[in-house]
Amino acid sequence: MALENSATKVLQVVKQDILAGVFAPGHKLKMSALKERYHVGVNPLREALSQLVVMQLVQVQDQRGYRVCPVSQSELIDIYDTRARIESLCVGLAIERGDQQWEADIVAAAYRLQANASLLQADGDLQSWEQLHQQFHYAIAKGCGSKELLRVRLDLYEKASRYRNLWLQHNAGHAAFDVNQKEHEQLVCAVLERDIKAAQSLISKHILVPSHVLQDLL
Amino acid sequence: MALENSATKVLQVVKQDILAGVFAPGHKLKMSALKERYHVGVNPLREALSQLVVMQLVQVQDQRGYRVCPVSQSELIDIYDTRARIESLCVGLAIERGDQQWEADIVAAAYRLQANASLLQADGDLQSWEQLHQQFHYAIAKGCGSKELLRVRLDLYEKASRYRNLWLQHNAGHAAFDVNQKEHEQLVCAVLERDIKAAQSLISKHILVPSHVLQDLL
DNA sequence: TTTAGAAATAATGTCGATACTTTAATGCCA
DNA sequence: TGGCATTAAAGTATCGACATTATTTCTAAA
Repeated sequence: MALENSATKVLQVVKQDILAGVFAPGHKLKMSALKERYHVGVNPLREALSQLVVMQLVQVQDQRGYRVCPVSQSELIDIYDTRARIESLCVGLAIERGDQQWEADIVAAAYRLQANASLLQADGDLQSWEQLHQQFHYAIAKGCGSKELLRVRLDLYEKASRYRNLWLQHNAGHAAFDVNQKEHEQLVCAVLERDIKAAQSLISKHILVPSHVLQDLL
Repeated sequence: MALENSATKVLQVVKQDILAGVFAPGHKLKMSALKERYHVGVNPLREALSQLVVMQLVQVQDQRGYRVCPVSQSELIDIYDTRARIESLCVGLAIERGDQQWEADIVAAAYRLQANASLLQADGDLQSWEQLHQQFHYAIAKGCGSKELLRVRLDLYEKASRYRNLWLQHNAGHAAFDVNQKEHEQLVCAVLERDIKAAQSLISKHILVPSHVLQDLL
């Protein structure tokens, strides 16, 4: 069961490579090179790249192949701005609808994040920390109970990944992460107290921090 | 310039056929049948279907091909609910940010919609009316100025199409459309007066009307 | 430098080989 | 005979190889 076809497998790994910056923004994705790298034929590759086009991570020019979507400051701002609003929406609905299990999951995720703060040191595994970070925020958002909203949220999270990785690297072993941790504590408090306005304000600001930092960098 | 490849062309038409209900929800999409219908080979077809999977209009089961995504009452409710919230977000931002050109475009789109109300009669072209209807609401929403938010909005609009078509057919030549027209007038007033709360409340209710009607039908 | 033509490179689509799934048929046993 | 498992056959999906067509690069003359 669950035998994945080549296209499905290669989609995951190409996507990761693009999000991780293995292929730079604007980079031409030649079939011959991709065939070599992933050891698959052109057909599964074309299927995977077609899907990445829909996800807006890859551009296609007819008869001229595929290339990684470029990044830009205006897109950075737009994505983070939209994420802040969508996440606010999720948090607001989650506070209205969340049950005790939801609360417990948030506390558990917050604990795991806190307990692994050492990952943020200069030589730490930032990607592992980011995974815990994402799981923490997802624990809050999933209380909204809307599959569609959570899908939109995930799309935007992934689209932001290329920019977020720049921020993570820039902040490695930096004091900015201390502030980040404090924001999480405040957010958990506001959420558990069911203070919608406060929680929305906090999450919105929290999401926009990397955007502000990166705007100065780009 | 603009030479489209087969996959790009076939994507549009398969998508339309699914949204229009030519292929029923759950219908198995066999390669042999699709090859025949659209006169293309399996590879362009697989590329197009892969993209429809990302758009969540088609499901893929490994080694078992593709089928049209099923519909359900819970998905209907979720999509319309999320649309109402996203559209509220767009309208709120648009009222904050819209300029005079934006206002003029809204008035123009409203006029066109009003002037073609006859399309709503029992023997009218409902799809043409729906196009004007969509253009009217887009004229309002685009004032939000966020490409990402407008993309999310469009995704949800398209995902709702299969359900919306049921509603359109059900209401053909019906009095429900009169109410609909009134709602548009009220919305334009609220928007031009820059009354965010009122406009958001109106648009939210307006979007949810088909959802309520269809819930009784399904 | 510019430009026309030719060669090389690359993208696209068709076809056929292989592997998997589904259906039909057969045989087994109560 | 009826129910059920096993096996054979038909129908599909998937993928890689090759042929075709388009683009890009190179070359050489003006």
